Amino acid sequence: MSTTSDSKEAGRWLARAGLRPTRQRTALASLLVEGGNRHLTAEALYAEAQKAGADVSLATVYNALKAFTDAGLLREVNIEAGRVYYDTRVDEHPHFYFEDDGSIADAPVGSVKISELPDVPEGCEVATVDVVIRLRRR
Amino acid sequence: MSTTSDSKEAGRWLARAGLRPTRQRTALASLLVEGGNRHLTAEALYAEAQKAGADVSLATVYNALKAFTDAGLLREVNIEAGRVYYDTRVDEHPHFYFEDDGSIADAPVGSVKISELPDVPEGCEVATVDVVIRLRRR
DNA sequence: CTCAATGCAAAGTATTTGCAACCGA
DNA sequence: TCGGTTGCAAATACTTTGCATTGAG
Repeated sequence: MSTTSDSKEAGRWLARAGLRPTRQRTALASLLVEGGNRHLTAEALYAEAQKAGADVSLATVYNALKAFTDAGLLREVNIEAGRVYYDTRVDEHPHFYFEDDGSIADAPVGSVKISELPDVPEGCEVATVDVVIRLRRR
Repeated sequence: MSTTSDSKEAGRWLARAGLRPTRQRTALASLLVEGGNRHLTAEALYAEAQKAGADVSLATVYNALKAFTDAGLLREVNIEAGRVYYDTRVDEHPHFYFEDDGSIADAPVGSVKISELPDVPEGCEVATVDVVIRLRRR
């Protein structure tokens, strides 16, 4: 359910990034900030919004997720072809990917230590280092 | 150019995986084994095949790449949403991803050392650990 | 008021699939 | 011959875009 405090928190979340708190964005932001760390697709968030009674179009979900990401509120996770996950955690951290059902989870922070980074090509700098631990059922 | 030795090598490459060496597969395999380590998309391989005069349909390129991957001759690399790269190197190694042009390169082997792997969830085992170093122009 | 944000539908991109024709063993 | 492969086109899945309308500041 969407409580007043959720809306307020969502409002702050949007304000922090200088995004205009429209009704749709606030509704989506509420869904994202409640429920802790999440990894969801545009389709999944759209479905949640519908279930929550928010009147938001799929295109707006895509647009909003992109705006949130550009503003640094979310992080894109590219693991599977043809499906973008958005992570409510924006710090650099490894992910588990379950090959069986295609779901994603955070791996424990600091559980992967990268001890040596390679020399990067001339004129480049490291933006991020993405680590995906692909798991299969034993 | 496609030489006789390329075709022979391609034939062995296919035979190693028990794949029937059809004209199309041999042509594609030749393009893949010559030229060393490569990272290409289905579209890119299709374009190369056309340029080389091989009569192969796009669907067949997709089918062949999938068959090669299932047979362990190639490795899928998922970095960008909506675009699958196939790597002719099948061992586990990190990749550079150039955000500017969307291209991929191998990072030096052993350049990334993972010193601690997290405890994986109950009943699961690690299939692979994918490391992508995203680079941007400085 | 004004311009950013939205909704809808249409377009775009990447990939898969159904099925008849084909060809390698 | 026989069943795995192929080609084509249509289908699918996901995401983006164009444009008129709406609404937040």
